[in-house]
Amino acid sequence: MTNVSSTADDILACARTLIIAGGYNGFSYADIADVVGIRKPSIHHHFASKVDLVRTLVSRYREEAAAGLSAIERNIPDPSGQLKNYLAYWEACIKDATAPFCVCALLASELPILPEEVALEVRAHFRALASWLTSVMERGKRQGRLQLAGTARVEAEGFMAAVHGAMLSARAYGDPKMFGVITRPLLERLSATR
Amino acid sequence: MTNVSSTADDILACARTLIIAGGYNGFSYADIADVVGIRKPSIHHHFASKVDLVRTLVSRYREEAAAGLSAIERNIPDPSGQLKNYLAYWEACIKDATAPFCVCALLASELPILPEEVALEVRAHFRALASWLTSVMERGKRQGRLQLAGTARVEAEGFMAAVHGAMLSARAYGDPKMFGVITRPLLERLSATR
DNA sequence: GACGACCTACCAACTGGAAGGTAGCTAGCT
DNA sequence: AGCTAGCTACCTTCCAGTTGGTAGGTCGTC
Repeated sequence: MTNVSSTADDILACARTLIIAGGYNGFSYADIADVVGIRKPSIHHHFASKVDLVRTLVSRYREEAAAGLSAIERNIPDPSGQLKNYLAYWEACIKDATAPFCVCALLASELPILPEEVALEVRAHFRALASWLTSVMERGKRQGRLQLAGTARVEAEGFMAAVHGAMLSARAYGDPKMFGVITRPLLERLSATR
Repeated sequence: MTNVSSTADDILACARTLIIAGGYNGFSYADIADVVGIRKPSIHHHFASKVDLVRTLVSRYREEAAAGLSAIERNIPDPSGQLKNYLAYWEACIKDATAPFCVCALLASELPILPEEVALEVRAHFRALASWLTSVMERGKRQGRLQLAGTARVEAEGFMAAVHGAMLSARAYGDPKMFGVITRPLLERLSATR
């Protein structure tokens, strides 16, 4: 499988980094062109419009996320361990600063001004992530390995919100450790053996 | 106390609404001019630059927040009630859609591309809010009216992150109720009488 | 007559994007 | 083997509209 055209991927990767830094309006074609080493209008050869670029970017991000979650699902049997692994993934991302924020979380914050096509993808990510977390919570409850205070759904939404908030705080404080400080208690509470 | 010049305030209020919708790069002078009913360059009469406008906007927002928190401090003795009131405030804001997001939370998400002067104000807000929440947690613990799992500081940071995440989820789902769904369990856990 | 509040008329730089051209590769036909 | 057609990947040139911002003028009020 030879990587025939890496340019389109380069553009997507670059755009992702820029979006993570400043959202949809935080970057321009010129920014991408500079980094990728291509002329600005050439980007249109790979992506018809900015909306198109960001939509496929988010769509691909969602695919990767889904793949990551099913990898967790495959490799880790324990629901508590799955949550732990999910948090560890983000903790690593934030620590090495490669992608210190969830693309969809950032875009969600500016949802009101997002092109509808992009907004749809972003909302879909939230539903998918919450759905996976809910299933993990449910399984954990059934197996008696997770201690839920409320319903699996509410617990999952709370977990997701806390993770997003933790990303934000880590960024605001400029301190990657803050993510762990905030998220570790989540696990402790859920996997408490009483 | 006659409101001598309301235009500057109108500009600030309008800019605040626009920032809440889409962040620093989500609005332009033209947008403000349209809403306020003024010509675009006239904004410069009130605010030397966009950075200046947003900086004073955030600064004023922080003042209002501080005033709000000390009002809570004044009127509500119970730490648990104080947290409840804080959440109720945001729940109302999100429900009536006047200001369904914290200005500083939104700006924090795009911190890397924010002008330094604005970034400083945003970081200061996070420190101030976390500091207040920490003091509430501490008092609640001392009085035996709040049940903390960890230190007051960690509990406060977790609370703040959850609130920000809840705002994000409410926005992503397009469902104001989600804020309450996520934040109510926070209070229940903290004020549990065991 | 000074000043605040606002205006019109500009500006350079940048925005995403359209148009059309070119170099190189490949497939199919003769 | 040679020719042609069509493809991808990029280029240059150009565009209308928008960005934040400047310069200088007008008008009403104290």
